[in-house]
Amino acid sequence: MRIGELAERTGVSTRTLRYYESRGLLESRRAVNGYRVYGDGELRLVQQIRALQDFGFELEETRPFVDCLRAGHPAGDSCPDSLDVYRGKLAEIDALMDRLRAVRMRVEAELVRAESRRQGASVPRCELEGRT
Amino acid sequence: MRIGELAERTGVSTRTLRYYESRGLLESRRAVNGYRVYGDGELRLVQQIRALQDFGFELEETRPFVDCLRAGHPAGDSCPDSLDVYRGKLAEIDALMDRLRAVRMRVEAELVRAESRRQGASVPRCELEGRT
DNA sequence: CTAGACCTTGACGCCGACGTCAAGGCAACA
DNA sequence: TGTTGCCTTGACGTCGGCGTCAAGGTCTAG
Repeated sequence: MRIGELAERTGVSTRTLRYYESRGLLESRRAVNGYRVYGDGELRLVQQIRALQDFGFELEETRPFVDCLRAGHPAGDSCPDSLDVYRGKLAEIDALMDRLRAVRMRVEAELVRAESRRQGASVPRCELEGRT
Repeated sequence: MRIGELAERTGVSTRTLRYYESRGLLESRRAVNGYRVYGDGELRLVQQIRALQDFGFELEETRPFVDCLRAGHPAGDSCPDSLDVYRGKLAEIDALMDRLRAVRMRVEAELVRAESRRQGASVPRCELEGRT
């Protein structure tokens, strides 16, 4: 199939596919006229990339999965490097959620404080130091 | 005080202060030689901006707080517009955390699945469809 | 008088993941 | 044969929040 069909079947733009190729994530054979030609392997490869991107993975983080698939493994996460990326992402998510929880608490405390100042008379003297 | 002192006292670069000014967040009087001159009002203003940025607010989101302070209110969050930004940020954080939780679960499920495939023999037939 | 520290504006660079446009080649159909 | 639709490469634009450099003006201490 050519680039237009691959784009349509994967839901990405042709520009995106060329971009993946420029990053070394996607390879293409060429027809005699210079057109890119793809097979089903590339289709699955792009689907793998998109699935990970939907999870918030950066393109570079999908590379081990891509390499794994291209090495002939049945799934992109059949290789140790891919699993390391999974683990790193879990740690990253945990750190981000911790930070978000902390920020959320402080913002909410500020909101409550400011609201009470507008309605009620004086600011309550108690400290709003909640712990998760 | 001049820009270098304000930068040092707020912990930001002079470039950053000039950038704030270009965005209309910061104003400056000028000395006869053209140098920017700031007072304590601007100091508090920059501190307000940085405090919000540390919470992950974009510069544009700090504008209501800045306007509020410049209007003479005692705090940046003494005005309704600022409280709206607080509320919007809380909603944004909640949505992001919901999304992160979902992604986290799916990534962890993939990890467990892939790990068990590598160690144990066959993939368990059960579906890992956890609900929050 | 000069070195050095401070200040000015202007402009380009960076990151990530592409969007969009330009200028042209190739293929198929009326 | 001409039009339409696909394809090619190349290059600039986008967004946010600045970093960094260039080329110059200003002020102060020695």
